Amino acid sequence: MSELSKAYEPQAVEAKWYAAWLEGKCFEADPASEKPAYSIVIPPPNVTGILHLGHVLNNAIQDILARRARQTGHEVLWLPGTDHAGIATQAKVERELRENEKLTRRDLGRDEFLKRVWAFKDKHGNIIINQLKRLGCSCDWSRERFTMDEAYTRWVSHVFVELFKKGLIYRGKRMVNWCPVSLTALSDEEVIMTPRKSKLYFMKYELTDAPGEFLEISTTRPETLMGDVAVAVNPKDPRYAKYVGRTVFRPFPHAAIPVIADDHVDIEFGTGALKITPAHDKADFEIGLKHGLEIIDTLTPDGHMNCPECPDLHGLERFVARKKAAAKLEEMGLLIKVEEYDNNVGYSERGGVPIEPRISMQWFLKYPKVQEAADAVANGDIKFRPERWAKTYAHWMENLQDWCISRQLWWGHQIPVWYRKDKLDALKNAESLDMQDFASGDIHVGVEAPADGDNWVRDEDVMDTWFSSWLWPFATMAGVGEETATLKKFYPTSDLVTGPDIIFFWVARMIMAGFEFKDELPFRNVYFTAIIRDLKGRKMSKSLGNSPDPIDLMEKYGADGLRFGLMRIAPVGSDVRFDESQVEEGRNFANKLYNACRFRQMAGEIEYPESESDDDHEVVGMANCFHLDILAKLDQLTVDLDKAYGDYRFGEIAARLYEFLWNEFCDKFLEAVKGDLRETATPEARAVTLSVFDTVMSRYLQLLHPYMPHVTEELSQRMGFLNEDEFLMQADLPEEPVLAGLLAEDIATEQGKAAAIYETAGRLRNLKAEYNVASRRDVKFIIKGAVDWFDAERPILALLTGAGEIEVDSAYAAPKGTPVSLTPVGEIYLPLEGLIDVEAERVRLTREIGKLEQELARSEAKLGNESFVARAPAEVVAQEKARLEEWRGKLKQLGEMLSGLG
RNA sequence: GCGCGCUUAGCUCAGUGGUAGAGCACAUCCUUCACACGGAUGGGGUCGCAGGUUCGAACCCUGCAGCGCGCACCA
Repeated sequence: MSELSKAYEPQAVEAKWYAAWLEGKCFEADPASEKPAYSIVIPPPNVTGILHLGHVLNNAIQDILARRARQTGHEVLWLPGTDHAGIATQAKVERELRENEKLTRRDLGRDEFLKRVWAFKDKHGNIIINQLKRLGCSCDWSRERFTMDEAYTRWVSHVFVELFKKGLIYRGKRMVNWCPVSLTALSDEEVIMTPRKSKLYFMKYELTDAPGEFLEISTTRPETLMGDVAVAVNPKDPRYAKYVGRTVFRPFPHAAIPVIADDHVDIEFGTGALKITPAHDKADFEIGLKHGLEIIDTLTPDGHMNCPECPDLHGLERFVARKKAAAKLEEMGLLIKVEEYDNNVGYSERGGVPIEPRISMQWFLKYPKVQEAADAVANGDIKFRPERWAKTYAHWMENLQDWCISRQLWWGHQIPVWYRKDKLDALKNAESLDMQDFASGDIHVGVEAPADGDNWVRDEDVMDTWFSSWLWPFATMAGVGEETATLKKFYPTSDLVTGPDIIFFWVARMIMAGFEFKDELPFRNVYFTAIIRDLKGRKMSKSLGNSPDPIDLMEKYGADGLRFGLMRIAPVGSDVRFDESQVEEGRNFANKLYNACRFRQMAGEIEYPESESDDDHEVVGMANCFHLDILAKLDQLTVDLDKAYGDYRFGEIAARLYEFLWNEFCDKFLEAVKGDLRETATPEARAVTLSVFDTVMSRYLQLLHPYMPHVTEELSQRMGFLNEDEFLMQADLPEEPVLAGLLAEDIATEQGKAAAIYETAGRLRNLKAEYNVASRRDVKFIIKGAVDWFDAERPILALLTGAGEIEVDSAYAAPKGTPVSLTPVGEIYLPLEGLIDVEAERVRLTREIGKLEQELARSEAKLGNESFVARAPAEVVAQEKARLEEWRGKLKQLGEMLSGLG
């Protein structure tokens, strides 16, 4: 054992042990193991992403689960990896290209561009992985996966082909969410509804058959006016019944368009007349279909006006065009008014701009195994924690729309569909393609390219990133059609830990994929983490600058400190507000632990007076009430943690670990037994105390290890708690309670004594503080009417209270005004020349009596209530009675003391 | 609009029927030989509001308010 510095310095220690664990292959899962399996697959972070606090919380929880599972005798696989994150990654590379070389991806061409993305991935791809390592994550890095690995890509293609063969995947021209920045379609889940202050424009269209008569219409999007093909009113609306079937003039380009009736129109909203633009609104599109209306697309993919008939608007950006269109209406005298209006606008999750409903050719998936997936959660085969998310899940599962899986990107898994070159134009422009088209031999759908490749052109689109992520739990363990030992042993996985924000994106889809492709649920428990917000309750984001860099926090407080601090405040249910002071607490806690061990180390080796044995039970035979108390509390902690882990109550576990070490072990136990380590103590006392310390600490370090892996490993090693070449992280938790051989009754008696002494110490310190002698160590207390076992504990009580001596004197006649306290072990006086102050003591006693009387009155009232006595459980009544008696006795004593003052 | 959640000490949060809790912050004292990233003591809350159930409610029920989050085609 080497010298320990005064304060714990985590940085070097953490790096050292992480390297040692890797070296020792501690994280590698052995499929051949006899042990029961425990597995988690990591929610793969974006390959080029960087760690944020959400990742820290999420991965700390997974690491805790993994480490705990190892300790409880499981063979653990925590499978790590990264996600190619199509849009996000491609956008980063495109931005770099634009800024550095003033080039677009089209300037480079697909192959060259993809080379760049791979290069970018190679350069940045390890950042987040290294950050996870810094955090202490015990992932099996030998099994690290990437969603665009060759084998994984094969899975994605295979799944596409299979679903296609089942008729679940189809291609068609549909209204989709279009991102004008990323220039791709998006799924409904990638659209974020955001409240916006916008304007509602009221305008009027002239009736073609009645010049001078107008139909008033309201819209938020006057720039789409050129795409209008009708005006709709509600058939039940009496105001407009006379217009239905007639035509009005669309102002520009000037044309007559019909007035139609449709239930969809809300009579109450605006003027109650709705302009119909099938090309640029989902609802209008539906109405257009119903009424057989023309579709006029007036926008380019990147959100500019495409309407050569209106040269003054043509080519304008859509929001510029909106103002221009409104101005134009005003010029024409057709704009009635503009109102401020709050509405929700769909934003592109990645592009950050309003999405554009757009008709385009896309691939869609009808979700498979919906019923099985919904049932699995409803019937508890898959358990959500907190449970309420199951409802959100169920609701989504009931309202599934087909999933738009194609993306007009280059970075991703390309759709495994080829078209015959000579038929390409016809196939590409078809409104939709049905099975007949595919049966024609002009189209090839397969994992492999057609043999005569030169005659074919592959579909240019790639798949939604989530179309690869949903295969993650099994595609990471085995290739297509492969039965690896890993898959056999570790699939289905045990727990999934993720944020509730991706319950639809990922969790729900994985469940469906699990049933579809493996005939089994992919995991048994899903733990939804809290979302970390700043102190003002805002979401952490780069643009707000309110997101602390976890690496900085780890530099400052250590990975263990960060983990512990975060876990302590991470509630089960809702969001968590991040406060750096919590992390500071985590560091302080590590330091406290470290110093407790330092204290032990300074005491040196145990020299057993009689035998060489260091058997726990032999030691227990010599133990006093403080030893037994802490050992019993350790056993209790062990039991409590077991239960809390079963309920995934991570915050409670952290709180219990904290409280045990700080309050029970350091503040009480260590202070009580300090005397045993002094020169004056007997060798027996010293041996038993050191032995109990070691027993408790070695076990405690193990219990704490999942939360603070580095410092616990360090201390266990340094303190010599482990055998040679053994790691704490690999040691099984002992199954036997420390006090297994003792009677519960005896333990309770001893614990009662310890509790009485601790409480007494508190009262005496209080007394000292009240009389401003808190720091004096030479004061003498005199105890009167001590309980029979008290004498043996005298020196310890003196130690705990910082008193010179505690004298037992049953005949003590206190001078008037001597400060006194009623304690569980007797009446204790603090006689000190300057302190004897009758008035002060009268005030103090009166105050105490006042408090007591209040309690007493409440208790008497309660027991005086017949209904309470008759209906409350017997033990509650008995408890209340006991309390009443105790207070009465005390009150009487205090009363006597007060009257004794004269 | 529908659904879900939250509201407890200045702050962050525990607390699912029996005398309101922790950590931080605050005040006073202590650099005493594990730790000032520390020790001791103390002040501070009619548990969002209003009803109801109960012998008894922070906790169960109803309504209301405020905040947050989902879902939804109100242009």
